[in-house]
Amino acid sequence: MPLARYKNLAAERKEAILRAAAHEFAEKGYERASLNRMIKEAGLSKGTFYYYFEDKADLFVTVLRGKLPWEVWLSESGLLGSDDETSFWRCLRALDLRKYAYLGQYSDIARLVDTAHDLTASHFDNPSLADYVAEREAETRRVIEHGRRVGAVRGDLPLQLLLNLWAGIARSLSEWIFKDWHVLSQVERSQRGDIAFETVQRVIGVAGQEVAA
Amino acid sequence: MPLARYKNLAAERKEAILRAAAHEFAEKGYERASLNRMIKEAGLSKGTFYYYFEDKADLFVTVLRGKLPWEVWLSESGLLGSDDETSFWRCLRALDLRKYAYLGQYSDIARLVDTAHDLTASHFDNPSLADYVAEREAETRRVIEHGRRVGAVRGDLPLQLLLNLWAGIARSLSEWIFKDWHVLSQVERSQRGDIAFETVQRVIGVAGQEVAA
DNA sequence: CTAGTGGTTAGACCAGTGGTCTAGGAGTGT
DNA sequence: ACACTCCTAGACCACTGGTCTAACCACTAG
Repeated sequence: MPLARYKNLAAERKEAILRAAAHEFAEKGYERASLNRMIKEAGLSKGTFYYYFEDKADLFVTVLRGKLPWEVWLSESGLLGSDDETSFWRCLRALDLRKYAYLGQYSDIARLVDTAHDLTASHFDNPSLADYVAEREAETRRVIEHGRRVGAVRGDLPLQLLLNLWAGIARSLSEWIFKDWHVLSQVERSQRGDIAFETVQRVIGVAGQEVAA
Repeated sequence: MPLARYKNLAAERKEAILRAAAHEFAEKGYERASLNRMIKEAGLSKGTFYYYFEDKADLFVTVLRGKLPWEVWLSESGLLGSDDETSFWRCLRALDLRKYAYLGQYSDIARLVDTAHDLTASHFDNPSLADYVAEREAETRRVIEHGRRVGAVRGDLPLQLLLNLWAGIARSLSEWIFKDWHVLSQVERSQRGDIAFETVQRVIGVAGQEVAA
């Protein structure tokens, strides 16, 4: 999180730096994004930037939290309140659809999702990044555990593996789905969404369990 | 590839730089690995390094090709010569086992696999990296196409998606498998291998196709 | 023996990186 | 007038990957 004073930063400057950062991070990925370019683009000086932000990573997660509000989407999907297999998958599907609708709307942000996914794998020591990754992982863990409780998610694989797998296929799927997204018809988009959802079900769901057994 | 003169570089210096690079890349990942540290560790000067290598990326792929000879493993597995579903999966399994045996032996290199996997996702403009990624992708594509020909790999999903998925789960699985690998018993290791293999089958194989339909 | 040649080496140097630090401006209270 | 706090700008730092030049070494030709 940014320093406490961040809330006092003039709204227009906030917007300027977040916009510049989102653009740069989406385009170049975390490592290759240049902080100097971002603050120059936003019209901030080094001193000003570091007066409000902890470091580059802090800016990054601030952008992610602002542009990709997973937590909100999850809680509003009702997924964790679902009480049987059918409603679990229905809520998960709704969550997916909302995500696609949002990212379709702000398609320049779609690449931010890939950039965010890259984090999981990297071996980072930065506290901001570590926190963010841990939060997302905890979120996914809650979903999986709930899915098991209602009998939707398979119980024969180690939790840690399911976590890795879900993260991995989510990443693969989002890379595939948003490829040339802006030139796709509405039908094509929803077809891709269907395929992605079925893939998740096949890997995570109890149906796969039965096949394997 | 390194410059042509690379073959003239004294064997001990070759070994020194490759060893240092493998270590650094495995530990820090591509971006955060320091070329300066590597050449210092290996006892080379800047000038000498750039006399033999194109750039940092060139060193990286040289290390990968040396330490992770996918191409050799693939060709020696007989996978592309298999002529029915059963033998396809048997060869693929053998390929997996060989990989685990190798990486179990040189466990310091196991993290190199993750580092290599990270490449696929990143948006790189470097020719060496682009070449390497393209080669690996072509390899996987050949495997998938052959798998379809012999009726092992599902035909209802776009090839590009299968490619992404395979890469994604391979990455997730290898992260999971090699976690604390060195303290695992032989039985645990082979159990993990079984699970990983079944997961690949479930996602890529025609069995999954039947379930989905 | 000298001069030149081509392969090789070391390291100064370059623009750029993320991050620190200090000097001072602007506003307010006393 | 002074001090105090909030804020800002940019010089500066150690480091990054990469370039370039001067010299060294073994060799051959004259």
